[in-house]
Amino acid sequence: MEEPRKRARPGRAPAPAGRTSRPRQAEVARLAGVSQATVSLVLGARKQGATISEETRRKVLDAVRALGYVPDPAASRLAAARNNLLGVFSFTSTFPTDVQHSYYPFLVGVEQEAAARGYDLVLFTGSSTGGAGAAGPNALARVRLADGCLFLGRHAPAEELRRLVADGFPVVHLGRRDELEGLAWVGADYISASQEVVAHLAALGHRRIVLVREDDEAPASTDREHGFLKGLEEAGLPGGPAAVFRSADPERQLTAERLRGWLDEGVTAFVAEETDTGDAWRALHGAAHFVGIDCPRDASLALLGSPPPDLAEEPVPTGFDIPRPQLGAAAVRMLAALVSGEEAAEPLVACTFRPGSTAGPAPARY
Amino acid sequence: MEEPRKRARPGRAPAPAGRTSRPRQAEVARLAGVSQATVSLVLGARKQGATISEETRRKVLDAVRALGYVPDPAASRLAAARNNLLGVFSFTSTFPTDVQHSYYPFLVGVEQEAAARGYDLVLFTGSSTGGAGAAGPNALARVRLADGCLFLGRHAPAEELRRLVADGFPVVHLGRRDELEGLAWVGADYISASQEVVAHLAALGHRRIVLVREDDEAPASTDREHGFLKGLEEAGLPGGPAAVFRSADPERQLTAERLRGWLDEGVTAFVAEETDTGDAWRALHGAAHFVGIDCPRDASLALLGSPPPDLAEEPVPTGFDIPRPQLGAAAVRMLAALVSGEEAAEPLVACTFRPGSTAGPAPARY
DNA sequence: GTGACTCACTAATGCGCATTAGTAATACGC
DNA sequence: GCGTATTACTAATGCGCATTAGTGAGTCAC
Repeated sequence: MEEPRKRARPGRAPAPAGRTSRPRQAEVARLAGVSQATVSLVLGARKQGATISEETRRKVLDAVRALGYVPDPAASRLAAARNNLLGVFSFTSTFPTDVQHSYYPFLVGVEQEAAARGYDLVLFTGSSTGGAGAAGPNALARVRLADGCLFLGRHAPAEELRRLVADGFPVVHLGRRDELEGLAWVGADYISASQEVVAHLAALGHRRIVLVREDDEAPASTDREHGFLKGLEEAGLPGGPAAVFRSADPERQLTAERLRGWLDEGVTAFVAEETDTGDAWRALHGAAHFVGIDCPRDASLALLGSPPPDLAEEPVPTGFDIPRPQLGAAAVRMLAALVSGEEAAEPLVACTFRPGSTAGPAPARY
Repeated sequence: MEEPRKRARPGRAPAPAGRTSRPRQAEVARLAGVSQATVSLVLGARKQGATISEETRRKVLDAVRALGYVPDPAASRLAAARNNLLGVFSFTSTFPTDVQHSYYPFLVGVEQEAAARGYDLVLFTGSSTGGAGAAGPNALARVRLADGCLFLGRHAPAEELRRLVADGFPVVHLGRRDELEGLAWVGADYISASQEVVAHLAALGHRRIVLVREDDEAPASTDREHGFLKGLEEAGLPGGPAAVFRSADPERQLTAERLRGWLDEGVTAFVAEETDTGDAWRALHGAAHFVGIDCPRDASLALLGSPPPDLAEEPVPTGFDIPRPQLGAAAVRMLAALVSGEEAAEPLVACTFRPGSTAGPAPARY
């Protein structure tokens, strides 16, 4: 009969010498004369479960102080099956050289809210730079290392996102994204905000209002139009296709003649949507200036969003501001809710009305 | 004889139902028809040790892709390996509302370099916001989750940093920090840059140059003075205490009279250090303007750094720029070196000379 | 005084991974 | 044909902590 060979102990190599290892819970336990589990219980401070006598607690805490014990976060997280990490993934560099186009305003809110909830953030880099985790079909695989992940920008590939969602991985998209079944998102409430701007104009006596928008189908655009029309309807003003102008290259441009035509037809207020480029507002603003309109005496202008940086110095446009930090915070709240399995939070964030100085009472009818 | 009671299995509760947990190496192994150890070996890609057949490797990698496996950073870290995560810790909010004071320019470089090297970044939040990882004596414990950590800002508490360093945890401080034995740091080479500015002025024929600085002992200040004096010496110009003016509230201010006095003594060029507030440059600039100096005809000015934002529109000051993104990148390089145990990288980053328009040939002697 | 209960604590276990001794299978040398 | 390498893998182990079933001592009720 063969005797089983004695096996040596495989596994960990001894800790590299020279490196002072920090004290473990076991050492604390030894010094305090209790078990490691007791140390964990004392430090964990769980609301329910085992009770610890005051004396034992003090002995343990004394030992902790005496040894300068610091918990190993890797071990805690491994044992607790969470790591308190929220991912942030963007397909352009998170910190672009051109600050103008960055996600900075969002990140302000993301950081604050994450901190308030005790999460740290993992920034997944190399999405654009071709670094380690460059493109490839599994570019998004890495995000699973966090408890959940926030996606910035509209370029997140649907297929991969769907995959994450299907696996039950908590994902939140910053910006509305309806086409992807089950994808959580947070976005600004453009509908209500646009409606409010129209209501403001209506209250100032304007009876004919035109929306100038670009010719795309982004949710951000259609929402604004939706809210605009809703605002007209609620004020009892004429809506319909005539109230909306979709500029399209090159035939349908917002020219000075067109603007004059509207004025002749009795239009007294114009609303432009905000776009990446700010072109709608720029065109409207430019045409009004060209025609010689004294704004807001002759006619009122409003902008559904913020002006492009180069027009920021002009008189502040009446309209609304997109609360980007709050959006970031709301995204984190939703993600945190998903991670902890709570009910999903509110996806819509209200925009704040900006009085501005480009809207005034409607000119007297003659 | 008492039979030992059969113990139930304590330990982990079963994973919460409903939520599909991420795949583990064990699942990958099952799908690939190999052992968990083999999966680890394939993924670990350690240079030495076991060899893996090409076929097995492919099977494993296929399974990894199929399941979307991603290693758990806490587990890798606990098992004494790396997790490809670099920490970034700042004691003020990383994304402050006031963009002016942010670390943004550094982060640009940090992100790029980290991406290029295949690291993701963990932003440790809550240092200022009083969130989960708020102050307390162990605010820094969390950073141990990452392979190493970058510290921004001068407020990192020495005691805790010392502790991390003593434990052999890779730490890099952005900004010179000599007082802490063994702390790695990267910083701008103010000495060489300041010296270069003086050399430039000397080459323009200036023979008497005065440095205006504030009265503190920050390394950034003393380095500039050091470089300034070195530059004078190298050009064979008079140095000594007379060449340096330390403004101090409220007695010693840079007044117009004082400036006139220097001019009368034959000083033709003035150099200010950059400070947080930009006060040195503002005072120098203001006094020169008040006295009616036509710069650079009557006298030359130079700034050891960048002007404060409110003076950015003025004629560009001759001086140097602090390459913040490069500093961030250098910090990451150093941290990566520490993490992988390589030789430490270069701690000093060169500043770039900025010709500007406030320095010209010395006025003719009369 | 015996069961039921509470209290305070400990033993045992596993989280997911990296590591290494061991092993089976095949190739090689002479 | 038998020892020795080499190759390709697996079993076993532990990292430091959180968790929970279990244990023993004490308290209480009837």
